Amino acid sequence: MISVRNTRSDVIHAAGRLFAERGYHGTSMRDLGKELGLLGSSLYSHVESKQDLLVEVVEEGARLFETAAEQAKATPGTARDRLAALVAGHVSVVLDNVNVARTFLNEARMLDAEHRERIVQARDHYEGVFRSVLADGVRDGSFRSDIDPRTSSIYILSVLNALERWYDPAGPLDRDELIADLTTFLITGIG
Amino acid sequence: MISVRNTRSDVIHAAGRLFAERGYHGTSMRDLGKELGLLGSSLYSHVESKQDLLVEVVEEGARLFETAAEQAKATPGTARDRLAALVAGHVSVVLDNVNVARTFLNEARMLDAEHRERIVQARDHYEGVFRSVLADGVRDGSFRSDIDPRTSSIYILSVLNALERWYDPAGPLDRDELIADLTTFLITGIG
DNA sequence: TTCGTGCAAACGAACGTTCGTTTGCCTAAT
DNA sequence: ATTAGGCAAACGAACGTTCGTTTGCACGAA
Repeated sequence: MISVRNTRSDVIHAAGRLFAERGYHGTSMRDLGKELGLLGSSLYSHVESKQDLLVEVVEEGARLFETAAEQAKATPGTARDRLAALVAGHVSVVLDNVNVARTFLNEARMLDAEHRERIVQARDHYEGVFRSVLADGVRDGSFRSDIDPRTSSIYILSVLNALERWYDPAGPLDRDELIADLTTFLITGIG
Repeated sequence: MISVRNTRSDVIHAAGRLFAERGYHGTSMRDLGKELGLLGSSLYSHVESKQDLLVEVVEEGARLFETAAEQAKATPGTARDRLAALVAGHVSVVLDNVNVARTFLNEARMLDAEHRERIVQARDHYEGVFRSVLADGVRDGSFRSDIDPRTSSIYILSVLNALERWYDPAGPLDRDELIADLTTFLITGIG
């Protein structure tokens, strides 16, 4: 028998869903209450404020990406293998946590200054992992020697971060095909 | 002699700026008034509603991208040349109209159902131009024969649409370098 | 076994504020 | 003389949040 009462975690996950769909400012506490079969006011038994909810969701996103990066970084083999692991990890984080990822990517700028700063740093660090793998790959011959790890990492993350906007898990492209297709595109381009 | 009074166009452009910075729901009519040195209520001399402003900005974005696509499509040469023109056109639209482009890309989903539908169609049509150029390029040997124009066009647009999030016109990378770098990446990848 | 205490979850009403919008008047430029 | 742009004041609705209270369950003492 499952409890009919809601937990703090339920509230946070529902918030992630609504923030992802309607945006932070497009979601009211009463909307969120309705989503859980509660009054808006009842949410304050679980969280301190609306901002608190955004912080919780966005920081979970940061944690997920950070963890995935750490694991990929430890992958044995060439830099090309590690890049493939980074891509696969990123895809998995996004597909397994669409709402958290969406909120992390699109709503983090609605955070107040201090929390936003922490997230910007986390994002920079994550991008740094990509950059250093690309630099390794230039050294070990995995990648062309004339690429700039700085801009290339941005391009790669652009493609990965856009997944949330178009990928349909019910569509014809399954996860493994997506990862393979992405990796090929990023390494080989279209030419 | 410049007019001290504000025109409808001033209001729309200021709205684009604020919608781009804070999002549609994060911008109030009073915020927008302050931006123009007016009261929020005074905006209703120029515009019917807040939604009206969003419609105006987003549709301008759609028009800009559509025009750029038409011009690129008419570029003589190979499909590769036409793709290069599409990339250059997209970059120019984004860099010359950051606020409009940002609002178009991030806030269009806040439109009411009918207007959103029109925008979705415009977006599909724009992507269709990329897709058909890619298909041409597979036929004329510009691109690899095993690429899928459907997913490749999405990847390319992912990179282009993300420009707004990171490109700094005051940074070390000027527009022409950016276009060249982008084109190389998209066609050649990093390998 | 019953009772009493404690607590987490939720309610319903209300707080002060902000929202988008409307109205009526004033004024400067046409 | 007309009119478009702007102001001041106000509207009802919705906002995030607080408050006092109620509910249902857990658990140790009697």
